[in-house]
Amino acid sequence: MGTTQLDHQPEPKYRHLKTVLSRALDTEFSVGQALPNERELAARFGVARATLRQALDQLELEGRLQRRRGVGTTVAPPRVGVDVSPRQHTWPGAPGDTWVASDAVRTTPPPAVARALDVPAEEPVEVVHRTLIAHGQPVAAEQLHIPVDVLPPGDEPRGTSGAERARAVLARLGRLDLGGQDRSVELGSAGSDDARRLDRLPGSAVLIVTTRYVAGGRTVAVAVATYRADTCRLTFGNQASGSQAPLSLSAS
Amino acid sequence: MGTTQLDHQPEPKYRHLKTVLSRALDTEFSVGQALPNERELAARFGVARATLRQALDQLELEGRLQRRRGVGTTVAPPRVGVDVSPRQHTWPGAPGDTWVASDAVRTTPPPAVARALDVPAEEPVEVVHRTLIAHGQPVAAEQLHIPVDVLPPGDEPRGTSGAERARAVLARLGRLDLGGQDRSVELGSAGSDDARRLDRLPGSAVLIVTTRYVAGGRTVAVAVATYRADTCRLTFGNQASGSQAPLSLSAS
DNA sequence: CAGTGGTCTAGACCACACC
DNA sequence: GTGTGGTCTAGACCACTGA
Repeated sequence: MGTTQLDHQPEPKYRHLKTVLSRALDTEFSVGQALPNERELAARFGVARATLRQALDQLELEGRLQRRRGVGTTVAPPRVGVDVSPRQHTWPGAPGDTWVASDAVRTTPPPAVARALDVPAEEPVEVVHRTLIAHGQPVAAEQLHIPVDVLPPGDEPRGTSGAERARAVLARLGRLDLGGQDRSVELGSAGSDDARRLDRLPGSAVLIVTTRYVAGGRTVAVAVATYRADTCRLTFGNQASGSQAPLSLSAS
Repeated sequence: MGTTQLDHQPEPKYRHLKTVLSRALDTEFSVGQALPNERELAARFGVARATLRQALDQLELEGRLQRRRGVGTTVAPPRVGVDVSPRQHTWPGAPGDTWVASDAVRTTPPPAVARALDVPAEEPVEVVHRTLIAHGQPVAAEQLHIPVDVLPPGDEPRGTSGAERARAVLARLGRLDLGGQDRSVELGSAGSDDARRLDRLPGSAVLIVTTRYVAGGRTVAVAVATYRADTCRLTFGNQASGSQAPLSLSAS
């Protein structure tokens, strides 16, 4: 029977639509190609636009489609692999780090971050904003929270914000002795801030990567990074013992 | 000014609704408590049910709500942290592994898996099905693909499928010398198979963890695991060099 | 059975990108 | 402007759960 279908439960229209569209994307479309508009597609399949959109929503969530208001729907390229492994455990901003720091401000952390840092909610922290660009597109936005009292002193630029100040804060953080770090990944939806930075609508799906940096037995920094779930695949580099290293930079 | 709102763009109703509901969940509801039904909520907020559902959809995606057809909507407990780190790099099925193997069948792999395994599409593979249970709920379903020609010989139970056979396949795999492994995480939506195993509707959001196992310089197995995105937080254990180990089992 | 969330319709208007 | 996707409505019926 091959792909048996003894589940005689009526499959919802949008699910069947999704299957049909998915197959069409594989066989009749190429990356970057535009689809007919939603009204046209809905008419062609004989469904209401809302039903068609339910199918498109899922295909977009799976990274198969890219929709832009005022423009149209196109076939999305394969997801970009983004390395998120704690390779040679370094601080953010260390050489080789491809994130771009854009700002640093002193403020009080959100409760969840204060809890992760194990500091009182009123304790001021430095928040460094960074962005990760891949293939010319922003793929992730990060806020790095550091309690002010753990930061070693260092050169302080004038002003209370700005990219220059952000780099100065990272430089000070880098003077600490990094003991370890751990990460977690979960699904979320972009807040309006992150949405703007990621060039997406608020509420779009993101992968939230929370990193805890430990030094001297204490959590000294917490990074909350939101990755575009539609365009990103998070990769965790080879934890191998004796396998070949695929990269050329190795002589540390 | 506090939380400044100089973006005088009209916020969509569903987004405002989401904010209001989110605050209500924090202050007026406790975990497990049931919300009023959707028609009631929509009426109370003076919106169409579809608009309310747009807000509920996002809250569910964020793991704040749990909806069950025929039952109702309840406040979800915090997400379960699930360890996904390659700690002491072991094979699946090794001691300490909490997955439950339910079946193993010999078949031809889907194209994407064949590519990852670097074998021809017709090459038969053993597919071991496993499930991960946490707090009494299934949180992940996995298919582990192993080309038949890399499997060392071993005791073969009668029959062509079943849990017993799955364990036998894992035992044979465990005889290989594990060289390394790498992982990637991306967002997907549950197919009907996974949906059934995870006790969710097809199309619900899942985190797809793909693990490549390497032995003798060759990819010998590929695991594709789908985790319930609503209930799970994937954690990657401490990659520290010299920090305290929080677990008691260490003498290998 | 009654009550819940899930699917679906046929419209309407809005915000945005591009010409 | 025109054309796109995004939001919204007020219904309807279906599938499922549990009493």
